[in-house]
Amino acid sequence: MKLMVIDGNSMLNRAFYGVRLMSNHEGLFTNAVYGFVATLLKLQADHAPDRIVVCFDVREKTFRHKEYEGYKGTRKGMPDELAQQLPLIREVLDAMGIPRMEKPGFEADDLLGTLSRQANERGDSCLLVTGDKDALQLIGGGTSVLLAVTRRGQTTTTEYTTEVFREQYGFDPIHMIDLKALMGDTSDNIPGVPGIGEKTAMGLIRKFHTVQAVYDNIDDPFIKKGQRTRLLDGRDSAEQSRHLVTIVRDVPLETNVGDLPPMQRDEAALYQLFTRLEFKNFLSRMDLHAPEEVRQAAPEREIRRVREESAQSLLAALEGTDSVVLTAPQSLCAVCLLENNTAHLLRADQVGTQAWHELLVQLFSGRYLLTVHDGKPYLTALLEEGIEPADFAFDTALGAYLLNPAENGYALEKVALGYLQRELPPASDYEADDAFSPLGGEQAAEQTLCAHAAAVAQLAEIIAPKIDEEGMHTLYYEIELPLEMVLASMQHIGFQADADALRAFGEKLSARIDELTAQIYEQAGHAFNIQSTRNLGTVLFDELGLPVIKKTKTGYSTNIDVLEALKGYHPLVGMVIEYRQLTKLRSTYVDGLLKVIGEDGRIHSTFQQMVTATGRLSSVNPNLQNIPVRQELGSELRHMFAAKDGCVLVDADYSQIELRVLAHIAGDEAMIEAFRSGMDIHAATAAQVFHVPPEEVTPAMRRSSKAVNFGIVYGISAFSLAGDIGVSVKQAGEYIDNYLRVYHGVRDYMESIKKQAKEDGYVSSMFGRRRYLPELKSKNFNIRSFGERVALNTPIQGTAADIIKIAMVRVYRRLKEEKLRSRLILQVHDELILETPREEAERAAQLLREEMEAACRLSVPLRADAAWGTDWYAAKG
DNA sequence: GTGTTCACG
DNA sequence: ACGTACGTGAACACG
Repeated sequence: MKLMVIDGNSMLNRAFYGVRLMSNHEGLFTNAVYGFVATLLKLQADHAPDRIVVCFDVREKTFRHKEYEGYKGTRKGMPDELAQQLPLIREVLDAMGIPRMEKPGFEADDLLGTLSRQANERGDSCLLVTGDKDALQLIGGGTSVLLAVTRRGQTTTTEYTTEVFREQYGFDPIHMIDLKALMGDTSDNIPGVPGIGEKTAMGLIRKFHTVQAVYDNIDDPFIKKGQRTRLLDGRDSAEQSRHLVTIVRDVPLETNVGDLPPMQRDEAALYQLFTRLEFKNFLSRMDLHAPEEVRQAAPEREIRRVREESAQSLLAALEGTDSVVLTAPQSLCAVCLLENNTAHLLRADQVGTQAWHELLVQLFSGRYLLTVHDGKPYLTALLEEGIEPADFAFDTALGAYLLNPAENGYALEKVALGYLQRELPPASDYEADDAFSPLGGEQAAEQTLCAHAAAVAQLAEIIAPKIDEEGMHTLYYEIELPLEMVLASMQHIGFQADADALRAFGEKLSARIDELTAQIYEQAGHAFNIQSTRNLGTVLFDELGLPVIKKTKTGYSTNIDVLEALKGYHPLVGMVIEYRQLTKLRSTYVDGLLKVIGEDGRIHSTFQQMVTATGRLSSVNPNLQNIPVRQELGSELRHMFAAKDGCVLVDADYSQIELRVLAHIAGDEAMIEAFRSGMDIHAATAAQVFHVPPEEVTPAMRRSSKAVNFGIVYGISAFSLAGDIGVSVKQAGEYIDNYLRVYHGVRDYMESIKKQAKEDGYVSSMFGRRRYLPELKSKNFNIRSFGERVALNTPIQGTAADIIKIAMVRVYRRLKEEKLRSRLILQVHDELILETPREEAERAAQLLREEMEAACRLSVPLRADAAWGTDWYAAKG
C-alpha cells in the first residue's frame, strides 16, 4: 500500500500566497481552498496513493505562540482572509473522504513522523508532502519526502529518497537533525550554535555525521580553532536545538495507519461545496454533477430534432409561435430554431444563396420574437448581408451580464454551467469553418447547435424573471437590448482612417525616435533596451546613481511621475520621456491602427457591451476610446480619422456628466445650485470652498477645486489628492474638509452609500444597474477601502453610462425615423460621433445635442456641446 | 501568462 | 497604523 501524508498547514500557506485573492459571489474568500484542491488533485494524479492523510498544527493550543495571538486566537501572521478558509478546507477534505489529523501539543511534523513510521513498520511505503525541510530527517525505511519549494512565485516539487538526499547533502537523512542543531533556524526559533552557519555545519556533519561525534572529536584538526571555541561555547544550545528539531515519531494516535479507510468521495457534498465556492472548473475536472433533486430544477429538456428541407418549411413551422430560440454559427451559414421543444435545422448550402438571403430577411424581420445568446455577432453578419434586422426579444448573455457584471466572459457554456449546472458541448463544434460543409463534422455541429438552443431556452426562463425581480426591466428592455443593434450598426459602419497620413506621421516619429535613441545611448555610455524598465532602471539608478523615487514589486519604478521628478538630474531623463511618448504613439497608434484598417479604408472596432463592472462600453480591435487628445503631438492622430467624401463628423460631448450625476444622486443643494447657475463648475466650487466671490477665484484655486471634484467621484483620500496636486497631505485634507462642509449633501451621500452597500451587498445606478461588492466584507483594510471607493464611484459612473446609452438608442431611432443619412460611428464614454452628409450637419448636431440632453431628467440640467468638422481633430470644438 | 507603462474617459 | 484615487485596452519585456 502507498500512503501519502500531507503537511496541511504548509500546503495551505502555499495555496493562499500562491493563488491571487479570489472570492465567490457572496464575498467568501476562496483562493487558498482553490490552490489546496488543485494541489490535491495534482498529487493524486501524479502519485496515485492508496490512502491520504492531511495533518494540521493546532497552534492555538501551543503555548509557544500564545503571546503572539490576537484576541480571536488566530496565529499572528495568518490574515483573516486565510483564517476564514480553514473551515472550508475541512469541509473539502471531509467531502473528498480524506482524513484530517491534528493533536494538541504536537505539530504537523510530528504526525508526519508518526504516520510514516507506522506505515513503514507495516511494510507500506509513505510519501510525505511538505514545504518544510525539517521533514527530510524522516526519509528512509520506505519513506520519501516530496518537498515543495517556491521560487519567484513558481512552485517546484522534488521527491527526496535516501539516494537523492545523500547525493545532495553528502550524509544520511537522519543527520538533518544534527545539521539543524548546529546551524539553527531563525524562522523556527532554533538557536543552533552561535557563529556556526550553514557552510560550516554542512562540513562538520559530512565528516562526523552527528553532533555527538563532533564533540567527541572536538580536537580533530579538521575543526579550525575559532570554530572549536564557538562549538564548545554553544554546546548546550546545540543539544537543546537538537532536541527541538527532532521530530516526534511516536505520537499516541487514536487512528492508526492500519485503520485508514479507503478514500470515498461524497460527490453530492463536493458538488454542493464547489458550487457554493464557484469552482466551476473543478466541477468539470472532477466530473461532478448535480444530484438528482437539484437536477429537477433544470432538467435537460427533451428536444425533437427536425431537419427542414426548405426555407418555406422552416418558416411554416414557426408560424403562430410567440417565442423562438435561435442558435447559429456567427457566419449564419446554418440556423437552429427552437420552438415548442422542437428544433428546426436548416443549412445554407441546402437552399441556395438567394433563398437563404430571403429566409434571413424573414427570420429577422421582427415577426418572430427571437431569443439568442450574445446576438451582436448575428446582427453584424446580417448587416454585412445587407439585411437590417429588428431587435431581439431576449439575449441571455446580456441578461447574465446585468445580473452580475463582474464575471469575465459570458460564453454560453459558462453561463449554462452557472445557471443550469450543466456542461454543454463547446460552440467550437459549429463555429469551425467546415462544420457545415458536406464533409465537415456535421453530426456534432447539429447536435451541439440543438443542445445550445435548448440551454438558451432554459436560461431565458431563469434569467428573464430575475431581471424583472431585481428591478432591471427598463434597463434591460429599453436600454441594453436596443443598444445591441446600435452597436452592431456602429461596428458595421466603422470609422474612416487615412492610412497614408498615418504612415507619414509614423515616419516623422521614427526619424525623431532614431535621433533620441542615439542620444540616449551616448548619454548612458552604451546601448541598451530603453523599452525595458529593468534595463532603464539599471542605467538610471545603478549606473548614473539617480535617486530612487518609487519601487515596484519587481524593481525600480520608471514611470512618468518618477521620470518627471528626475528630469533635473540628468539630460538623459528628458530624452527618455520623449522617447517613451513617441514610441507609444508609433507602436500603439500608428502601427496598431494601420494593422486594422479594412479593405474599405475604415476601422471596424468591436464595442463590447458585457465587459465593464460599471456598465460602460469598451472598445477593442482596436480600442478607439483611447486615441490621444491631451497632448498636442498625439492629438494630431485625430486628423487621420476623417469623414468620408461629402461628409463631416459631428461630435458632441457631455459637460461634466459625472459631477452632475453626483449632484443629483446626492441631492446636494449647493452643488445643484452651482450647476443651475451655468457657471464653470470648478470655478464655482472654488468660490464656495474658498469663500470668495466668483471673480476672485485664482487659477490655482480652480485647479485644486477641480482635483477635489475629480477625487470625490473616485472616492477620495487626502493622501492621493496630495500626490495628485502636489500639496501636503494635511493641506489636501483641509481642501476635502472645506469641500465637504460646503457640499454636505455629498458628505451625507458618501456615508449613506457605503452603509447601504454594506447592507445590500451591492450598489445600483439610477436605472438599477447593479454591482456586487464582496470587498466590503473583507477584514483587510486595503481591500475594504477599495470596496468603499467603488461603492461611491460605481453609481456615478454607472448612471453616466446608462444615460449615454439611452442617448445612443434615441439618436439611432430618431435618425431612422427622420430618414436622415447621419450615422452614429463612435462613443467615448461621454462623447458621441456621427458621420453626417455635409448638408445635414446642422440638423444632425441639433438632434444629437437634443437627444443627449433629454436622455434623462436630473435635478440639474444635462448639457452637451456639439461641433463638427472634416476630421475628428477639427470636430472637437 | 504576469507586470509595467501609458493612452483615454 | 494601515497604503490609496474609478473604469478600460494595447504594447512590450520577461520568465
